[in-house]
Amino acid sequence: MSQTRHTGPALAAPSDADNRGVIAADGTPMARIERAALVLFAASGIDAVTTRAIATRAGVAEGSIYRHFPSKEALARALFDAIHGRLYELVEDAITGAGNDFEAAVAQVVAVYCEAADRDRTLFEYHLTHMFRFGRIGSPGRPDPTALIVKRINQAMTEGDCPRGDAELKAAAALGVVLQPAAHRMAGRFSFGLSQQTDSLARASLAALRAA
Amino acid sequence: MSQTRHTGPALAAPSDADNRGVIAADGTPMARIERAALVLFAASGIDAVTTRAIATRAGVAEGSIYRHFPSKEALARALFDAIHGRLYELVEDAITGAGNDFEAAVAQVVAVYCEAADRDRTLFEYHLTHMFRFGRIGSPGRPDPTALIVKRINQAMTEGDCPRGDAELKAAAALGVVLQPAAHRMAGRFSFGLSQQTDSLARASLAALRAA
DNA sequence: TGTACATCAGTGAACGCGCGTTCACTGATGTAC
DNA sequence: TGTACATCAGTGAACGCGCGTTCACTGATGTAC
Repeated sequence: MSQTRHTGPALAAPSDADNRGVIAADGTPMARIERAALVLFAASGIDAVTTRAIATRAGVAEGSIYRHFPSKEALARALFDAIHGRLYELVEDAITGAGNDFEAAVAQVVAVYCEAADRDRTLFEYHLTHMFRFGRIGSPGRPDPTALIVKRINQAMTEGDCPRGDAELKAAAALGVVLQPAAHRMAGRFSFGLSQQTDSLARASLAALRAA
Repeated sequence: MSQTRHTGPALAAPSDADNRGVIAADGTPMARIERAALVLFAASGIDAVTTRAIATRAGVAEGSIYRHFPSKEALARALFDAIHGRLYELVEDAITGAGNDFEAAVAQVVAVYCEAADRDRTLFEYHLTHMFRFGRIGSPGRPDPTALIVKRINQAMTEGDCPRGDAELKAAAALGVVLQPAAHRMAGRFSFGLSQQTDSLARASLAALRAA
Protein backbone atom coordinates (compact mmCIF):
# COMPACT_ATOMS: atom_id res chain seq x y z
CA MET A 1 0.00 0.00 0.00
CA SER A 2 1.17 3.47 -0.87
CA GLN A 3 2.42 5.95 1.69
CA THR A 4 1.04 9.07 0.09
CA ARG A 5 -2.33 10.34 1.24
CA HIS A 6 -4.55 12.94 -0.36
CA THR A 7 -2.00 15.67 0.10
CA GLY A 8 0.32 17.38 -2.34
CA PRO A 9 -0.38 19.58 -5.31
CA ALA A 10 -2.64 18.45 -8.10
CA LEU A 11 -2.68 14.71 -8.54
CA ALA A 12 1.04 14.22 -8.67
CA ALA A 13 2.39 11.73 -6.18
CA PRO A 14 5.02 13.78 -4.37
CA SER A 15 8.51 12.37 -4.14
CA ASP A 16 7.75 9.47 -6.43
CA ALA A 17 10.99 8.95 -8.28
CA ASP A 18 9.43 6.86 -11.03
CA ASN A 19 7.02 9.62 -11.90
CA ARG A 20 9.62 12.32 -11.64
CA GLY A 21 8.27 15.50 -13.12
CA VAL A 22 5.12 14.02 -14.55
CA ILE A 23 2.46 16.66 -14.02
CA ALA A 24 4.61 18.34 -11.45
CA ALA A 25 3.66 21.94 -10.87
CA ASP A 26 7.11 23.50 -10.91
CA GLY A 27 8.22 25.75 -13.72
CA THR A 28 10.80 23.55 -15.38
CA PRO A 29 10.57 23.12 -19.13
CA MET A 30 9.61 19.47 -18.70
CA ALA A 31 6.74 20.36 -16.38
CA ARG A 32 5.62 23.10 -18.73
CA ILE A 33 5.67 20.70 -21.68
CA GLU A 34 3.57 18.20 -19.74
CA ARG A 35 1.06 20.78 -18.64
CA ALA A 36 0.76 22.31 -22.08
CA ALA A 37 0.28 18.90 -23.66
CA LEU A 38 -2.25 17.92 -21.02
CA VAL A 39 -4.38 21.01 -21.50
CA LEU A 40 -4.37 20.70 -25.27
CA PHE A 41 -4.89 16.93 -25.29
CA ALA A 42 -7.82 17.24 -22.88
CA ALA A 43 -9.44 19.95 -24.97
CA SER A 44 -9.01 18.53 -28.47
CA GLY A 45 -7.81 14.96 -28.23
CA ILE A 46 -4.25 13.80 -28.77
CA ASP A 47 -4.32 13.48 -32.54
CA ALA A 48 -5.68 16.95 -33.11
CA VAL A 49 -2.83 18.57 -31.19
CA THR A 50 0.45 19.32 -32.95
CA THR A 51 3.88 19.29 -31.38
CA ARG A 52 4.12 22.87 -32.64
CA ALA A 53 1.16 23.86 -30.48
CA ILE A 54 2.53 22.07 -27.42
CA ALA A 55 5.91 23.77 -27.75
CA THR A 56 4.37 27.19 -28.27
CA ARG A 57 2.13 26.88 -25.22
CA ALA A 58 5.00 25.55 -23.11
CA GLY A 59 7.29 28.32 -24.32
CA VAL A 60 10.00 25.97 -25.54
CA ALA A 61 11.41 24.93 -28.88
CA GLU A 62 9.73 22.04 -30.59
CA GLY A 63 12.89 19.98 -30.37
CA SER A 64 12.88 20.26 -26.60
CA ILE A 65 9.92 17.92 -26.36
CA TYR A 66 12.18 15.16 -27.63
CA ARG A 67 14.73 15.73 -24.86
CA HIS A 68 12.15 14.35 -22.42
CA PHE A 69 9.89 12.08 -24.42
CA PRO A 70 10.73 9.80 -27.33
CA SER A 71 7.55 10.74 -29.18
CA LYS A 72 4.30 12.61 -28.91
CA GLU A 73 2.51 9.31 -28.31
CA ALA A 74 4.87 8.49 -25.43
CA LEU A 75 4.19 11.89 -23.91
CA ALA A 76 0.46 11.25 -24.11
CA ARG A 77 0.88 7.82 -22.56
CA ALA A 78 3.07 9.14 -19.74
CA LEU A 79 0.39 11.65 -18.83
CA PHE A 80 -2.26 8.96 -18.86
CA ASP A 81 -0.19 6.56 -16.79
CA ALA A 82 0.52 9.27 -14.23
CA ILE A 83 -3.14 9.91 -13.48
CA HIS A 84 -4.11 6.28 -13.89
CA GLY A 85 -1.46 5.08 -11.47
CA ARG A 86 -2.34 7.86 -9.04
CA LEU A 87 -5.99 6.84 -9.05
CA TYR A 88 -4.90 3.28 -8.37
CA GLU A 89 -3.04 4.37 -5.26
CA LEU A 90 -5.90 6.51 -4.03
CA VAL A 91 -8.47 3.75 -4.54
CA GLU A 92 -6.17 1.27 -2.83
CA ASP A 93 -5.80 3.56 0.15
CA ALA A 94 -9.52 4.23 0.31
CA ILE A 95 -10.43 0.55 0.35
CA THR A 96 -7.73 -0.40 2.81
CA GLY A 97 -8.62 2.52 5.04
CA ALA A 98 -12.23 1.41 5.33
CA GLY A 99 -11.29 -2.01 6.70
CA ASN A 100 -14.25 -4.39 6.83
CA ASP A 101 -16.85 -1.67 6.47
CA PHE A 102 -18.16 -2.10 2.93
CA GLU A 103 -20.36 0.96 2.93
CA ALA A 104 -17.44 3.06 4.11
CA ALA A 105 -15.26 1.60 1.34
CA VAL A 106 -17.80 2.59 -1.28
CA ALA A 107 -18.12 6.07 0.18
CA GLN A 108 -14.36 6.51 0.30
CA VAL A 109 -13.82 5.37 -3.26
CA VAL A 110 -16.57 7.68 -4.50
CA ALA A 111 -14.92 10.49 -2.54
CA VAL A 112 -11.60 9.73 -4.21
CA TYR A 113 -13.08 10.11 -7.68
CA CYS A 114 -15.05 13.24 -6.80
CA GLU A 115 -12.01 14.90 -5.28
CA ALA A 116 -9.79 13.91 -8.17
CA ALA A 117 -12.34 15.26 -10.62
CA ASP A 118 -12.39 18.61 -8.84
CA ARG A 119 -8.77 18.95 -7.82
CA ASP A 120 -7.30 18.79 -11.30
CA ARG A 121 -10.20 18.92 -13.68
CA THR A 122 -8.08 18.96 -16.81
CA LEU A 123 -6.11 15.92 -15.76
CA PHE A 124 -9.23 14.01 -14.76
CA GLU A 125 -11.02 14.85 -17.98
CA TYR A 126 -8.00 13.81 -19.97
CA HIS A 127 -8.18 10.49 -18.16
CA LEU A 128 -11.90 10.18 -18.78
CA THR A 129 -11.70 10.89 -22.49
CA HIS A 130 -8.70 8.69 -23.15
CA MET A 131 -9.70 5.57 -21.24
CA PHE A 132 -10.85 4.16 -24.53
CA ARG A 133 -7.43 4.67 -26.03
CA PHE A 134 -5.18 3.55 -23.18
CA GLY A 135 -7.47 1.78 -20.76
CA ARG A 136 -8.07 -1.50 -22.55
CA ILE A 137 -7.62 -4.39 -20.21
CA GLY A 138 -5.05 -7.13 -20.53
CA SER A 139 -1.64 -5.60 -19.96
CA PRO A 140 -0.29 -7.48 -16.94
CA GLY A 141 1.51 -5.33 -14.39
CA ARG A 142 -0.56 -2.34 -15.41
CA PRO A 143 -2.31 -0.76 -12.42
CA ASP A 144 -6.05 -1.23 -12.70
CA PRO A 145 -8.21 0.71 -10.23
CA THR A 146 -11.34 -1.07 -11.39
CA ALA A 147 -9.84 -4.45 -10.54
CA LEU A 148 -9.44 -3.32 -6.94
CA ILE A 149 -13.08 -2.37 -6.81
CA VAL A 150 -14.17 -5.67 -8.34
CA LYS A 151 -12.11 -7.54 -5.77
CA ARG A 152 -13.69 -5.62 -2.89
CA ILE A 153 -17.17 -6.28 -4.25
CA ASN A 154 -16.47 -9.99 -4.45
CA GLN A 155 -15.36 -9.91 -0.83
CA ALA A 156 -18.51 -8.05 0.16
CA MET A 157 -20.64 -10.66 -1.60
CA THR A 158 -19.03 -13.56 0.26
CA GLU A 159 -19.34 -11.69 3.55
CA GLY A 160 -23.01 -10.96 2.98
CA ASP A 161 -22.60 -7.19 2.68
CA CYS A 162 -23.89 -7.12 -0.89
CA PRO A 163 -26.43 -9.20 -2.82
CA ARG A 164 -24.79 -11.70 -5.16
CA GLY A 165 -24.37 -10.94 -8.83
CA ASP A 166 -21.72 -10.23 -11.44
CA ALA A 167 -19.02 -8.20 -9.70
CA GLU A 168 -17.73 -6.67 -12.95
CA LEU A 169 -21.22 -5.45 -13.79
CA LYS A 170 -21.75 -4.08 -10.29
CA ALA A 171 -18.41 -2.31 -10.36
CA ALA A 172 -19.19 -0.74 -13.72
CA ALA A 173 -22.62 0.43 -12.59
CA ALA A 174 -21.21 1.91 -9.38
CA LEU A 175 -18.39 3.68 -11.20
CA GLY A 176 -20.78 4.96 -13.83
CA VAL A 177 -22.75 6.78 -11.14
CA VAL A 178 -19.68 8.93 -10.53
CA LEU A 179 -17.99 9.08 -13.92
CA GLN A 180 -21.05 9.96 -15.96
CA PRO A 181 -21.70 13.12 -13.92
CA ALA A 182 -18.07 14.03 -14.53
CA ALA A 183 -18.61 13.48 -18.25
CA HIS A 184 -21.82 15.51 -18.20
CA ARG A 185 -20.10 18.37 -16.45
CA MET A 186 -17.42 18.22 -19.11
CA ALA A 187 -20.09 18.41 -21.79
CA GLY A 188 -21.40 21.57 -20.16
CA ARG A 189 -24.53 20.12 -18.58
CA PHE A 190 -23.75 21.55 -15.17
CA SER A 191 -20.92 23.26 -13.41
CA PHE A 192 -20.93 22.63 -9.68
CA GLY A 193 -18.16 20.74 -7.91
CA LEU A 194 -18.59 16.98 -7.69
CA SER A 195 -17.13 17.07 -4.19
CA GLN A 196 -20.26 18.83 -3.00
CA GLN A 197 -22.23 15.82 -4.23
CA THR A 198 -20.02 13.18 -2.66
CA ASP A 199 -22.63 12.00 -0.13
CA SER A 200 -25.38 11.91 -2.67
CA LEU A 201 -23.27 10.04 -5.20
CA ALA A 202 -21.95 7.63 -2.58
CA ARG A 203 -25.51 6.68 -1.68
CA ALA A 204 -26.45 6.33 -5.33
CA SER A 205 -23.37 4.27 -6.05
CA LEU A 206 -24.07 1.90 -3.19
CA ALA A 207 -27.70 1.59 -4.21
CA ALA A 208 -26.71 0.77 -7.79
CA LEU A 209 -24.16 -1.72 -6.56
CA ARG A 210 -26.74 -3.60 -4.52
CA ALA A 211 -29.46 -3.51 -7.14
CA ALA A 212 -27.33 -4.57 -10.13
CA MET B 1 -43.20 11.92 -31.47
CA SER B 2 -41.67 9.59 -34.00
CA GLN B 3 -43.59 6.88 -35.78
CA THR B 4 -40.84 4.30 -35.92
CA ARG B 5 -40.69 1.70 -33.18
CA HIS B 6 -37.91 -0.73 -32.37
CA THR B 7 -38.11 -2.42 -35.72
CA GLY B 8 -35.90 -2.27 -38.78
CA PRO B 9 -32.34 -3.39 -39.31
CA ALA B 10 -29.52 -2.08 -37.16
CA LEU B 11 -30.18 1.35 -35.74
CA ALA B 12 -31.09 3.01 -39.01
CA ALA B 13 -34.44 4.70 -39.00
CA PRO B 14 -36.14 3.11 -42.02
CA SER B 15 -37.62 5.41 -44.63
CA ASP B 16 -36.19 8.53 -43.12
CA ALA B 17 -35.45 10.70 -46.10
CA ASP B 18 -33.16 13.06 -44.23
CA ASN B 19 -30.93 10.23 -43.13
CA ARG B 20 -31.00 8.56 -46.50
CA GLY B 21 -28.37 5.87 -46.62
CA VAL B 22 -26.73 6.69 -43.33
CA ILE B 23 -25.76 3.36 -41.84
CA ALA B 24 -28.13 1.63 -44.18
CA ALA B 25 -27.30 -2.02 -44.64
CA ASP B 26 -27.63 -2.26 -48.42
CA GLY B 27 -24.61 -2.80 -50.61
CA THR B 28 -24.41 0.57 -52.31
CA PRO B 29 -21.04 2.29 -52.36
CA MET B 30 -22.32 4.97 -50.02
CA ALA B 31 -23.49 2.39 -47.47
CA ARG B 32 -20.20 0.56 -47.75
CA ILE B 33 -18.26 3.78 -47.20
CA GLU B 34 -20.30 4.54 -44.11
CA ARG B 35 -19.92 1.08 -42.66
CA ALA B 36 -16.19 0.97 -43.37
CA ALA B 37 -15.69 4.38 -41.80
CA LEU B 38 -17.80 3.42 -38.80
CA VAL B 39 -15.86 0.24 -38.10
CA LEU B 40 -12.50 1.94 -38.42
CA PHE B 41 -13.53 5.07 -36.49
CA ALA B 42 -14.92 2.96 -33.65
CA ALA B 43 -11.77 0.88 -33.44
CA SER B 44 -9.12 3.58 -33.68
CA GLY B 45 -10.77 6.97 -33.41
CA ILE B 46 -11.49 9.31 -36.26
CA ASP B 47 -8.12 11.01 -36.51
CA ALA B 48 -6.17 7.78 -36.66
CA VAL B 49 -8.12 6.54 -39.68
CA THR B 50 -7.07 7.60 -43.17
CA THR B 51 -9.37 8.12 -46.12
CA ARG B 52 -7.13 5.57 -47.85
CA ALA B 53 -8.10 2.95 -45.27
CA ILE B 54 -11.79 3.77 -45.51
CA ALA B 55 -11.78 3.51 -49.29
CA THR B 56 -9.86 0.23 -49.25
CA ARG B 57 -12.21 -1.37 -46.74
CA ALA B 58 -15.26 -0.10 -48.61
CA GLY B 59 -13.86 -1.33 -51.92
CA VAL B 60 -14.14 2.05 -53.63
CA ALA B 61 -11.74 4.67 -54.89
CA GLU B 62 -10.65 7.30 -52.43
CA GLY B 63 -12.27 10.01 -54.51
CA SER B 64 -15.64 8.34 -54.19
CA ILE B 65 -15.89 9.33 -50.55
CA TYR B 66 -16.11 12.94 -51.71
CA ARG B 67 -19.10 12.20 -53.96
CA HIS B 68 -21.14 11.64 -50.78
CA PHE B 69 -19.47 13.66 -48.05
CA PRO B 70 -17.73 17.01 -48.28
CA SER B 71 -14.96 15.89 -45.96
CA LYS B 72 -13.81 13.12 -43.65
CA GLU B 73 -14.98 15.19 -40.70
CA ALA B 74 -18.45 15.55 -42.20
CA LEU B 75 -18.61 11.80 -42.71
CA ALA B 76 -17.71 11.24 -39.08
CA ARG B 77 -20.31 13.75 -37.96
CA ALA B 78 -23.02 12.24 -40.17
CA LEU B 79 -22.41 8.85 -38.57
CA PHE B 80 -22.59 10.37 -35.10
CA ASP B 81 -25.73 12.31 -35.83
CA ALA B 82 -27.41 9.22 -37.23
CA ILE B 83 -27.00 7.19 -34.05
CA HIS B 84 -27.53 10.20 -31.81
CA GLY B 85 -30.78 11.15 -33.50
CA ARG B 86 -31.92 7.54 -33.49
CA LEU B 87 -31.32 7.27 -29.75
CA TYR B 88 -33.33 10.43 -29.29
CA GLU B 89 -36.29 8.89 -31.07
CA LEU B 90 -36.03 5.65 -29.13
CA VAL B 91 -35.82 7.42 -25.77
CA GLU B 92 -38.72 9.65 -26.72
CA ASP B 93 -40.83 6.64 -27.62
CA ALA B 94 -39.84 4.81 -24.46
CA ILE B 95 -40.81 7.69 -22.19
CA THR B 96 -44.05 8.43 -24.02
CA GLY B 97 -44.95 4.75 -24.08
CA ALA B 98 -44.69 4.47 -20.30
CA GLY B 99 -47.23 7.21 -19.71
CA ASN B 100 -47.41 8.28 -16.08
CA ASP B 101 -45.55 5.23 -14.77
CA PHE B 102 -42.13 6.56 -13.80
CA GLU B 103 -40.62 3.19 -12.97
CA ALA B 104 -41.75 1.85 -16.32
CA ALA B 105 -40.23 4.86 -18.05
CA VAL B 106 -36.87 4.20 -16.41
CA ALA B 107 -37.04 0.53 -17.29
CA GLN B 108 -37.94 1.28 -20.90
CA VAL B 109 -35.16 3.82 -21.34
CA VAL B 110 -32.63 1.42 -19.87
CA ALA B 111 -33.94 -1.25 -22.23
CA VAL B 112 -33.46 1.11 -25.18
CA TYR B 113 -29.80 1.62 -24.36
CA CYS B 114 -29.15 -2.05 -23.66
CA GLU B 115 -30.75 -3.09 -26.91
CA ALA B 116 -28.96 -0.42 -28.89
CA ALA B 117 -25.66 -1.46 -27.35
CA ASP B 118 -26.23 -5.06 -28.40
CA ARG B 119 -27.96 -4.60 -31.73
CA ASP B 120 -25.18 -2.68 -33.41
CA ARG B 121 -22.25 -2.78 -31.07
CA THR B 122 -19.88 -0.96 -33.39
CA LEU B 123 -22.30 1.91 -33.90
CA PHE B 124 -23.03 2.19 -30.20
CA GLU B 125 -19.38 2.12 -29.24
CA TYR B 126 -18.63 4.76 -31.82
CA HIS B 127 -21.29 6.88 -30.18
CA LEU B 128 -19.90 6.22 -26.72
CA THR B 129 -16.32 7.08 -27.61
CA HIS B 130 -17.16 10.20 -29.57
CA MET B 131 -19.64 11.85 -27.26
CA PHE B 132 -16.77 13.98 -26.02
CA ARG B 133 -16.10 15.20 -29.52
CA PHE B 134 -19.60 15.78 -30.83
CA GLY B 135 -21.83 15.67 -27.79
CA ARG B 136 -21.08 19.01 -26.15
CA ILE B 137 -24.26 20.77 -25.21
CA GLY B 138 -25.44 24.09 -26.54
CA SER B 139 -26.34 23.64 -30.20
CA PRO B 140 -30.03 24.50 -30.36
CA GLY B 141 -32.13 22.24 -32.54
CA ARG B 142 -29.75 19.38 -31.93
CA PRO B 143 -31.55 16.30 -30.58
CA ASP B 144 -30.50 15.63 -27.00
CA PRO B 145 -31.63 12.31 -25.49
CA THR B 146 -30.37 13.31 -22.06
CA ALA B 147 -32.57 16.40 -22.03
CA LEU B 148 -35.62 14.16 -22.44
CA ILE B 149 -34.55 12.13 -19.44
CA VAL B 150 -33.92 15.24 -17.36
CA LYS B 151 -37.37 16.51 -18.22
CA ARG B 152 -39.02 13.24 -17.21
CA ILE B 153 -37.12 13.24 -13.91
CA ASN B 154 -38.30 16.75 -13.16
CA GLN B 155 -41.84 15.64 -13.80
CA ALA B 156 -41.39 12.65 -11.50
CA MET B 157 -40.09 14.91 -8.75
CA THR B 158 -43.09 17.22 -8.90
CA GLU B 159 -45.44 14.24 -8.97
CA GLY B 160 -43.79 12.68 -5.94
CA ASP B 161 -42.42 9.65 -7.82
CA CYS B 162 -38.82 10.54 -7.06
CA PRO B 163 -37.07 12.29 -4.14
CA ARG B 164 -36.12 15.86 -4.96
CA GLY B 165 -32.62 16.74 -6.05
CA ASP B 166 -30.67 17.98 -9.04
CA ALA B 167 -32.28 16.43 -12.11
CA GLU B 168 -29.15 16.74 -14.24
CA LEU B 169 -27.12 14.91 -11.61
CA LYS B 170 -29.76 12.20 -11.25
CA ALA B 171 -29.96 11.75 -15.00
CA ALA B 172 -26.20 11.43 -15.26
CA ALA B 173 -26.01 8.89 -12.46
CA ALA B 174 -28.82 6.82 -13.95
CA LEU B 175 -27.30 6.89 -17.41
CA GLY B 176 -23.89 6.01 -16.03
CA VAL B 177 -25.29 2.80 -14.62
CA VAL B 178 -25.95 1.65 -18.19
CA LEU B 179 -23.22 3.37 -20.17
CA GLN B 180 -20.30 2.44 -17.94
CA PRO B 181 -21.00 -1.29 -18.32
CA ALA B 182 -21.06 -0.72 -22.08
CA ALA B 183 -17.68 1.02 -21.79
CA HIS B 184 -16.30 -1.77 -19.64
CA ARG B 185 -17.42 -4.38 -22.11
CA MET B 186 -15.69 -2.38 -24.81
CA ALA B 187 -12.51 -2.36 -22.73
CA GLY B 188 -12.68 -6.15 -22.56
CA ARG B 189 -13.82 -6.47 -18.95
CA PHE B 190 -16.70 -8.78 -19.81
CA SER B 191 -18.46 -10.05 -22.88
CA PHE B 192 -22.08 -10.92 -22.21
CA GLY B 193 -24.97 -9.08 -23.83
CA LEU B 194 -26.26 -6.07 -21.97
CA SER B 195 -29.80 -7.01 -22.94
CA GLN B 196 -29.57 -9.99 -20.61
CA GLN B 197 -28.92 -7.54 -17.79
CA THR B 198 -31.73 -5.15 -18.62
CA ASP B 199 -33.76 -5.93 -15.49
CA SER B 200 -30.80 -5.74 -13.20
CA LEU B 201 -29.58 -2.48 -14.72
CA ALA B 202 -33.05 -0.98 -14.70
CA ARG B 203 -33.32 -1.65 -10.97
CA ALA B 204 -29.85 -0.22 -10.38
CA SER B 205 -30.59 2.81 -12.50
CA LEU B 206 -33.79 3.54 -10.63
CA ALA B 207 -32.06 3.07 -7.29
CA ALA B 208 -29.28 5.47 -8.27
CA LEU B 209 -31.84 7.96 -9.53
CA ARG B 210 -33.67 7.97 -6.21
CA ALA B 211 -30.56 8.04 -4.05
CA ALA B 212 -28.69 10.77 -5.95
C1' DT C 1 42.50 27.30 -8.32
C1' DG C 2 42.80 26.65 -13.34
C1' DT C 3 42.38 23.99 -17.51
C1' DA C 4 40.43 20.42 -20.51
C1' DC C 5 36.93 17.64 -21.38
C1' DA C 6 32.23 15.26 -21.06
C1' DT C 7 27.43 15.66 -20.56
C1' DC C 8 23.16 17.34 -21.49
C1' DA C 9 19.02 20.45 -21.95
C1' DG C 10 17.65 23.59 -25.17
C1' DT C 11 17.39 25.66 -30.02
C1' DG C 12 15.22 26.27 -34.53
C1' DA C 13 15.82 25.25 -39.24
C1' DA C 14 15.19 21.52 -42.19
C1' DC C 15 13.38 17.18 -43.80
C1' DG C 16 10.39 14.11 -45.92
C1' DC C 17 6.45 11.26 -45.43
C1' DG C 18 1.66 10.73 -45.26
C1' DC C 19 -2.38 12.63 -45.33
C1' DG C 20 -6.97 14.88 -46.97
C1' DT C 21 -8.48 16.68 -50.94
C1' DT C 22 -8.74 17.81 -55.97
C1' DC C 23 -9.41 17.10 -60.71
C1' DA C 24 -9.70 15.59 -65.50
C1' DC C 25 -11.70 11.79 -67.26
C1' DT C 26 -15.13 7.75 -68.02
C1' DG C 27 -19.35 5.39 -68.56
C1' DA C 28 -24.09 4.89 -67.22
C1' DT C 29 -28.58 6.91 -66.80
C1' DG C 30 -32.10 10.32 -67.60
C1' DT C 31 -34.41 13.80 -70.52
C1' DA C 32 -35.85 16.92 -74.43
C1' DC C 33 -37.56 17.07 -78.85
C1' DT D 1 -37.65 5.56 -81.82
C1' DG D 2 -33.29 8.04 -82.45
C1' DT D 3 -30.11 11.74 -81.47
C1' DA D 4 -27.93 15.27 -78.58
C1' DC D 5 -27.11 16.78 -74.40
C1' DA D 6 -26.97 17.10 -69.14
C1' DT D 7 -26.12 14.93 -64.89
C1' DC D 8 -23.74 12.34 -61.80
C1' DA D 9 -21.33 8.44 -59.34
C1' DG D 10 -17.07 6.47 -59.71
C1' DT D 11 -11.92 6.39 -60.79
C1' DG D 12 -7.07 6.85 -59.55
C1' DA D 13 -3.20 9.73 -60.25
C1' DA D 14 -1.49 13.89 -58.57
C1' DC D 15 -0.95 17.69 -55.42
C1' DG D 16 0.78 20.21 -51.73
C1' DC D 17 0.36 21.26 -46.98
C1' DG D 18 1.23 20.15 -42.37
C1' DC D 19 2.89 17.25 -39.41
C1' DG D 20 6.23 14.49 -36.23
C1' DT D 21 10.81 13.98 -35.96
C1' DT D 22 15.85 14.85 -36.71
C1' DC D 23 20.13 17.12 -36.35
C1' DA D 24 24.08 20.18 -36.05
C1' DC D 25 24.94 23.54 -33.00
C1' DT D 26 25.17 26.38 -28.44
C1' DG D 27 25.92 27.38 -23.74
C1' DA D 28 25.68 25.92 -19.03
C1' DT D 29 27.07 22.67 -15.56
C1' DG D 30 29.82 19.01 -13.61
C1' DT D 31 34.19 16.52 -13.08
C1' DA D 32 39.16 14.96 -13.32
C1' DC D 33 43.63 16.15 -12.27
